[in-house]
Amino acid sequence: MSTDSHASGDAPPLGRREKNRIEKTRRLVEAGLAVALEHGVEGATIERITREAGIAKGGFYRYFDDQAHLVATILEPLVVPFRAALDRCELELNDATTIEAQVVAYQHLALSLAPIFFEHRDVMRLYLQESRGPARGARAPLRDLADEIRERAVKLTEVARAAGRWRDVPGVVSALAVIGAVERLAWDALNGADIGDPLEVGAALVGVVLDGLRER
Amino acid sequence: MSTDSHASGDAPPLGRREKNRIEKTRRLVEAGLAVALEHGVEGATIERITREAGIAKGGFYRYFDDQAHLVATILEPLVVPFRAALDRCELELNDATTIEAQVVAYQHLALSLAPIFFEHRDVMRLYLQESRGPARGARAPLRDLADEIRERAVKLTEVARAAGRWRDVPGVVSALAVIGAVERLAWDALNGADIGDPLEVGAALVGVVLDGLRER
Amino acid sequence: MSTDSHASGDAPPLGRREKNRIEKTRRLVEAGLAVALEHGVEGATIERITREAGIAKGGFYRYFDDQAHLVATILEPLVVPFRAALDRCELELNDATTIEAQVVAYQHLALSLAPIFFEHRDVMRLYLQESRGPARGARAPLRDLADEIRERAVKLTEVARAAGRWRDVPGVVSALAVIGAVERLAWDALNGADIGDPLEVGAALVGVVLDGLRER
Amino acid sequence: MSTDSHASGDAPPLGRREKNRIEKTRRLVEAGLAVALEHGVEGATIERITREAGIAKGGFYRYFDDQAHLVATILEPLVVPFRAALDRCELELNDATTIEAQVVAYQHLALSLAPIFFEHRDVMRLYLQESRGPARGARAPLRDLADEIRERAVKLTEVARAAGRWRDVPGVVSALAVIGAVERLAWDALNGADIGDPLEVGAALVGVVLDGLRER
DNA sequence: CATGAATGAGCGTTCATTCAT
DNA sequence: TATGAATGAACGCTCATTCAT
Repeated sequence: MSTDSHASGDAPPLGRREKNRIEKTRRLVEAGLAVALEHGVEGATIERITREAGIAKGGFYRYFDDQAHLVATILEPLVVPFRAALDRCELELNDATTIEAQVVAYQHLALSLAPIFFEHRDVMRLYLQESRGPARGARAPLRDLADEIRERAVKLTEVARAAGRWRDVPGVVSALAVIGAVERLAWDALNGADIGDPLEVGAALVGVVLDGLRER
Repeated sequence: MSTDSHASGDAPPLGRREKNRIEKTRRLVEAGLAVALEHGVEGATIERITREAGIAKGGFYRYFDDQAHLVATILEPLVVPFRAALDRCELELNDATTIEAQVVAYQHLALSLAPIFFEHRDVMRLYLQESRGPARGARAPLRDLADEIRERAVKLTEVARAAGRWRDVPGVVSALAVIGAVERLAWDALNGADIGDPLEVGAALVGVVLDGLRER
Repeated sequence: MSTDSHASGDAPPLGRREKNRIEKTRRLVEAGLAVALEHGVEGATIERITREAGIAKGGFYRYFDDQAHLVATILEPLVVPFRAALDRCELELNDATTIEAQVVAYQHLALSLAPIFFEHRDVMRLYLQESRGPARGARAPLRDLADEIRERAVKLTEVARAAGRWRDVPGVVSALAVIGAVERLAWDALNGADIGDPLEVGAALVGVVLDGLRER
Repeated sequence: MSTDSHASGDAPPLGRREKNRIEKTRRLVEAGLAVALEHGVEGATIERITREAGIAKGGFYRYFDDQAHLVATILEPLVVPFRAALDRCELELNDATTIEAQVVAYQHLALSLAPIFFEHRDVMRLYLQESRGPARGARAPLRDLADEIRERAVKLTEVARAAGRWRDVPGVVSALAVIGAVERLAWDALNGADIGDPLEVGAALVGVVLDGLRER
């Protein structure tokens, strides 16, 4: 029917080798995620990961320099969209002149983050599971992500506080409280707790927090 | 020949042996806490712990069956007062007939927990650091504590919701959100973040949360 | 279809294939030499060698059965001229009837060896670097060369002793001493020591040795 | 008959533990030497060494930090007496006012080194075998020793040259030539070559070298 | 009882060699 | 024919646990 190479369209014609490489990488990432969820990042040994992926032990190093690189790759689907969502929210908050506009910005943020959460539940779970462990070895990229989120969130609340009429709560405090609350709910939801429809929970939470924080 | 201790009151007179045992246990607990904070529970090897404690490696097993028992012992100063504080709060909430009385009960809870927090900062830090790691091996007792706290807190909010006029937010949700917020603030505070006077932060938080949750 | 090379003289016309083969072999030999000098023969992995040569890892085995064959090939430019020079010297010594004629024969030997040394400094350096390591694996051909040189040199001194009036020093002893001295000087010179003009050093050495060995 | 502890005399009463430790260390040193001679320092793996020593693999690290430390320990019986002998020779040369006195100093040096050589033949052999390999990892201490010897010997000849009437040969050159000659003879002798009575060889060599180097 | 040496499985990582592509 | 991915046995090193001293 069609030749196998020189596929039509502008996609580069992936050789079998290249396709294989991508496929194996994917398998290692998946296996790494599964094993790290079950045994923790420290317990995710090369041997377990490669066994789970159906690859010889030594083969791991053709795809990743070491475990830290694997973890960084596992996290990738979270990092980029997170940054993008936070960027967008920051811009929107900068433009917001009323408290209502700020609330909308936060709602948009929640709506941007939700799909990431749903599409990468296991990555999210790994992140939540490990984000407080010592930042050594393979966990380092994870802690880096956690630090970045923290800083961005604090900055966000400070932008909001500068422009709106909020209770006199320091930016760090409200940012950390919100992150803590959201992450904990996510954590329990991902571990099987029945917290109801996540979207409704999110909406409720936004309401509670904003009402709580609003100046009175 | 001669009693070694004063043995006043009804405490049994501790023999030299027994005192030695207690002292060594204490040293191992302290060392275990320090090492686990630095290297994580998984990285807290028997060798490091015993070296830090100034005790022979093999001696560890005379005092603890394994690392899990050590961790359980490290957590003890948290477990008992936590339970007591939650018990008291539960009783108080059961007796509360008005929302104001409920608020007072929560404030009492906060006031009970604060000193535990301040007196056992490192234990608290270890708890927060490890409480989401896989419940395998030495981390099991830690996860048990986390689960207990979670369940008690959920129960508490349900008691409150049954009696007061709160927003229509499920008990799990508000409980988890509050735990998450509080733990995150504590975590950052313990790791050197400047979040201001912890007591004021606590008070502000209570205000925000209760206002946010109150029916409108 | 068409001859690819000039094919002048009686050399067979090299096909593109054959030329390619020779060129790649040369590249592997050069790379092997460089890598073995830096990391030692034992540390000269196939991967490093092929990377340095710009050839695929697996390709190595199309040109050499194993590392020992590569090392043997690296040494080749030394082996043949060495044998020739020693042959010539042996013949000359056999014909020499006076001590002076013997001295001349040795001077000729030195003059034959010098250019080999200068033209293949790196091979020489590798030889000196590895010639005492255990004769296992890749080092075997190197040790074979060392043994051959030793035996030929001993034979040479015995020829000389039979015909001339030298001190009563066994042939092995003077042969080994001279080889040892020369090799050590060469080794240090090749490793950057400033021992002066090598040719003058050689001449001085010959003078010293012959004077020292001459009967008195 | 006699009490086991508090041995008489002023030797510290070695406990069984301590004696055991010394004995095991000795066994590892011996095994390390044997294995390194057979397989080279790079081929002297922990597994082979411990198997040879009859010790579990992991036990190695109770006695040595790593292979380099083991090699350094193996070399120790050479290092200290070598330094002492060179020190003595240097002093003696400094005091020598005639060439004859210098010759005597060199003879004393030879006589100091000879017993070291005979008492530690295998260590000597290892030194000669490995002293030109790349100075990486476990071989580093060996190369350090070689460098030290070289420098001391050069210094020695320069002292001699400054005071005596010798041929106009640079100090480095004669020093290296002598080291090279001696080491090569030792090397072959240790590897089974029949070079005659080593002491006579040494004496002959000294004669040859000194006559050869003497000004004429 | 206390000590710390011994064990051996397991860790992350490297490598020569083979072989599908 | 050339490529580089795959394999699995080794490597140096660490560790919980046991046990002779």
